[in-house]
Amino acid sequence: MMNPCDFFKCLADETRLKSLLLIAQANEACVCDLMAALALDQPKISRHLAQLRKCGILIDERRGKWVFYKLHPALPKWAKDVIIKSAENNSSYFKSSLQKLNASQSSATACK
Amino acid sequence: MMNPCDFFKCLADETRLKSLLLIAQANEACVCDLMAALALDQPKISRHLAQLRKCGILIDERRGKWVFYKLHPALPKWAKDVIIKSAENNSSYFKSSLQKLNASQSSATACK
DNA sequence: CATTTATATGTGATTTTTCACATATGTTAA
DNA sequence: TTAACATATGTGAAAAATCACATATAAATG
Repeated sequence: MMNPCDFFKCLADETRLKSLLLIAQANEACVCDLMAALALDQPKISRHLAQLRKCGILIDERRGKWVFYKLHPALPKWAKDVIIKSAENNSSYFKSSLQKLNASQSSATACK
Repeated sequence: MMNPCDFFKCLADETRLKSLLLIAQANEACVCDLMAALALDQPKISRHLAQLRKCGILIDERRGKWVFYKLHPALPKWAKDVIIKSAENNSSYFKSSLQKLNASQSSATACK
């Protein structure tokens, strides 16, 4: 596991943090869901997810055309707790994005 | 309180993070103690502490020539927990600095 | 097998953050 | 009140992070 400073650097960007908080609450999300939820272009989402993957915070899993991201199972408990507690205590920070994510994931055209 | 992204930006720098972890474990520290513990020059320490103060993470208290910093009493519990848990679970990251801080604070020439 | 859809990454430009040095402010003691 | 000590901050330079756009890769579909 990386040192705590590198861990916090990963959380210190709006796109990465919101992606993480969304994934923490939704269990998993694919790139297109996050694009819809955050209203950002595809390369931007992919690049930030790649950074979180390379740091060991997320793992990716391809299912057909889509790539799903979830919290890395080997993430230390304290680090996972930071993400979970941050999500639980800052719902207003990403509430509207979470609504869009839920809409996207439950729509008839959802990735699956 | 700031949004969680700004909070994590405050933790995403080695000088600021180590200062915070040291203060969390020692309850409080003055600038000269942190200079000794981290082996950094005075303006660098002061500037990072100022940033943490302006964000509401630390409060300062002047006592004579010295200025002591401690965690801000109004810091939200989740944010305080992040700092405390990070300290508890990453002792090796700042162990040697903590030893120097303890030595500095308990020395005959300690600030008081 | 050509096309469409989904995702990843190379690269140079831009923005943000950090640094280093000088200097200012505040406190104590001679 | 002058000197010494402790801390804070102004400012331009350097470094790091992020962005935007183009392009590459991978899977499904007709």
